[in-house]
Amino acid sequence: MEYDFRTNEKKWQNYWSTNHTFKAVLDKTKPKYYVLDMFPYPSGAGLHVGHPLGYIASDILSRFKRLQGFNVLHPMGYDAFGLPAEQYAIQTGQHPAKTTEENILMYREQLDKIGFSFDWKRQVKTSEPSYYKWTQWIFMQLFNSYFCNDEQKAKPVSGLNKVFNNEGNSSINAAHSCNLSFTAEQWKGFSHKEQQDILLDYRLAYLAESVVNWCPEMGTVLANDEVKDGKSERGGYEVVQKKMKQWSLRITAYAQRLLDGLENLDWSDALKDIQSNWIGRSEGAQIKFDLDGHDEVIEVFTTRPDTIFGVSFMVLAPEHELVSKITTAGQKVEVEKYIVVSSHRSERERLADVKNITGAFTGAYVKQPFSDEKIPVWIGDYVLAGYGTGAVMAVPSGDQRDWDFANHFGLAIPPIIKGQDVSEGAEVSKDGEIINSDFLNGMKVKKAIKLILFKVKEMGIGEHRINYKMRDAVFGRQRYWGEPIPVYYVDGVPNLVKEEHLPLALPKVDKYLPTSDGEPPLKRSENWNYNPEKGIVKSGEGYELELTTMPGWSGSSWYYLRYMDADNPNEIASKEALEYWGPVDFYLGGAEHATGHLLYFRFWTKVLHDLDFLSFDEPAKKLLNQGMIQAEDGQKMSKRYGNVVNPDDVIADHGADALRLHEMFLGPIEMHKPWNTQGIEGVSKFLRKLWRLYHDVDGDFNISEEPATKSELKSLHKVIKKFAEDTERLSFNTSVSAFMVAVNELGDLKCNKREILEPLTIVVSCHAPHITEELWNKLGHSESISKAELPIYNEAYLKEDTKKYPVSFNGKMRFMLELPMDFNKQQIEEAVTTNEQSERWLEGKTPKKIIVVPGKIVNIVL
RNA sequence: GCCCUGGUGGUGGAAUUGGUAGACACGCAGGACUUAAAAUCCUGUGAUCAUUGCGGUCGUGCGGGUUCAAGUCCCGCCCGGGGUACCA
Repeated sequence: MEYDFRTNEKKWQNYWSTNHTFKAVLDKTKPKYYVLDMFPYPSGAGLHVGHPLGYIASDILSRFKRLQGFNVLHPMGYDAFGLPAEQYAIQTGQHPAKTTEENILMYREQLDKIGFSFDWKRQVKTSEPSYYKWTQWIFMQLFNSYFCNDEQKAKPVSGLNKVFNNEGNSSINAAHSCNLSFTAEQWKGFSHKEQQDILLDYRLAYLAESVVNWCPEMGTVLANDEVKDGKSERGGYEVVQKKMKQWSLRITAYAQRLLDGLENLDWSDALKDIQSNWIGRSEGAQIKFDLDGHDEVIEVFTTRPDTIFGVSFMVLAPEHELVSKITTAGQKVEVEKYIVVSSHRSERERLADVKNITGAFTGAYVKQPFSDEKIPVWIGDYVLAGYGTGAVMAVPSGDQRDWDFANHFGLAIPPIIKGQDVSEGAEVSKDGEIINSDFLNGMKVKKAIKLILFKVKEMGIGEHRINYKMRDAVFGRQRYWGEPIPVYYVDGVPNLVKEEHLPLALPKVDKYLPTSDGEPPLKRSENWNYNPEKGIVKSGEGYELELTTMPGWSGSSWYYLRYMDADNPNEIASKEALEYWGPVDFYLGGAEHATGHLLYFRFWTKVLHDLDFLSFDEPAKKLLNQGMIQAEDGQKMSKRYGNVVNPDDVIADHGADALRLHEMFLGPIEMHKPWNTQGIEGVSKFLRKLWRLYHDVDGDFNISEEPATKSELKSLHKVIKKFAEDTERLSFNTSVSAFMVAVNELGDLKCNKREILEPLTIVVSCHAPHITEELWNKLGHSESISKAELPIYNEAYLKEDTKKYPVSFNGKMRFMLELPMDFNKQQIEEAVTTNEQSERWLEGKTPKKIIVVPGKIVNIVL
């Protein structure tokens, strides 16, 4: 009987499911291992062969860890809130929950066919009220916390209130967006609303007027990571800058910790680089320049304070608050005209138009603090209002953008680096020697920066400063299909909904569109007011509830915690479960989430850690990015190009084990690689050959109890060793060739011995679980092969008595010579030089040198 | 521009620490079995020169270098993929 994958795979999938074979149970006597996949958004298109690639790899690792005796947590769920379901709802009027549920069922069916060892009892769906209750609860923790810069951690806002009462806000060093400073007396004098507005500016979840990415097509705001090249990442719609009052999360407070934390993570350098570039730390100085004829000062941020003697003008962002104040009457028309023009340029135009240098002179001057020289103040949109102080000290000889600006407007370019040619461009390297700079003359950059920092501090005009490119994350979406934000308003002051009223469930609406006056869809609900005693009440009968919903990345920022204790009605997960299972030992998913999900995921973990809910402060110790599978034509696999390969079809033709093996065999997991339809024949053939080892020519199961020979044991232990090593270093493709080599060798040896085949079955079972369950069962085992123990390789079986040495002359391999393994250098050298094959290559010469690496090579230098 | 990645036969890839480049597959060619096909098995398969056989030369994107020895290390380029971009 040939191997019949169709009935066999179904048989074992049913067995696993009815016996709950992969159910994970908290068991403190066993070491745990948590393998997590990035959960999918269940789209209507279903899975193509690219999607399971990562799931197969993580499944192999999970099974491997089980065989090693770990208690493995390997869950799966759905990132179920999202825009496509909502767009579909707008078009068809169907509730997004309905289409989402349909898609989930389709996904589940596809996933089940591949033979994954998920513990489905722990499944989460982010759009379920029982799940998003806790997403809302985490939002409340964020709302109730502020970030203390001194301790570098989140703390309860209630503590802030006390400090304000006692000493105002001057002594507190916290992350905030409050531009007031006040004394205790003033604080006590503020109204309730004023106090609440100030506290809001300190909260980690805060409401603030800010410039946001507004997408008119989608009718919602987007976070920075959701915008690519001035267009929305999803849909590619135009995005414009707009000032709006929005919920935001103060992730910037965690910038330094998010950066520092990378160091101890076993993530790829590529990914860590993407995150650290996105965080964008830069170290420098903030320096004040006195304005000529005004009380105000212009503050600039610079990473090169040592170039301060090269400053020949200042540039403010057009939106800078001092612009209107300092512009002289004579320049007023020009400046105002420029501001209007630049404000009408969209982000996109600005990006596309980098070469075009624009700006205007304000007519004002500042004083260079050391030379008292008068320096003209310009405005220009190459200076961004949102970064640093929104103003720069322009050093055209040291910064190319400043140089371009100076060159364009005919401003002075004083040289400050020895030997530089200012007519050519700026000298940006940090190697030069400083000139024309008073007390800094003759110094190198590093030393000069130290000295100038000391000087400006001494003079009270500047200080050391660190800036980050990363911005706070806009958290509200003018959309329906997301978690409601658990906030209601009393006289414009946001209040948290009572915890007992969670989950704050999405209300019914008649349409999923904004209202006619542009309010979000939740405004349409007839039941969207709040009464602190009763909970949700009819619209018009209570306080206004928040109308925006949370962004798509909310549910995914903490889902890994819920898997640890998925049904807990009282907590996000029990302390015990969090303590035992956390953090994730191995996380697998696409690199496209580097600046979105993976940052928020780390951020929420750190907050929950600070608030003592978690003992760890990084969610995933080790992370692997799987590559993309391209279509056979090298393009992206997409419905649009009609080149999608559906795993269901592959499984119908070749079986799930073949699919799994083939996807791994395509190449290293982290690489992009094209799908290859023909190649699957190779792994199918392998599975048939494997089957045949256990069966005689008539197809009857036939196993010998005879002891194994040396060469059989060698084949077996080679593959045991290779599989374990390969899997530890996540090289899933090379294991497959090792399996093939073993099966080919054992086939040649006509080996059907239990002593060999039993361990071999276990070794292959992680990659090909169905066929091996069947063989395992035929070998007489009543338990699943996943409960077996990983065979340990024995060095003794791999030891050779002889070694075939490659013998090289001048580095070129000329012939092989078999010598006893225990020959020492001397003996090897003698054997090689006296060997008759050497004569031809020696040509009578005496070797200059003979290199012998025992067990490896011989090289003779002539 | 800057920061990451990658570049090896016709194809996917292997070579883990500098030590026989091309494992394992696909494809292709030839053969066995068969009335035929499928399945299975065997042989060959980097290029090139030579050929009766032995064999020689070249070869890991390009150009240099280090080394007894380089796909692997160093320097300078080219090309593909990703990230980021007036971030001071």
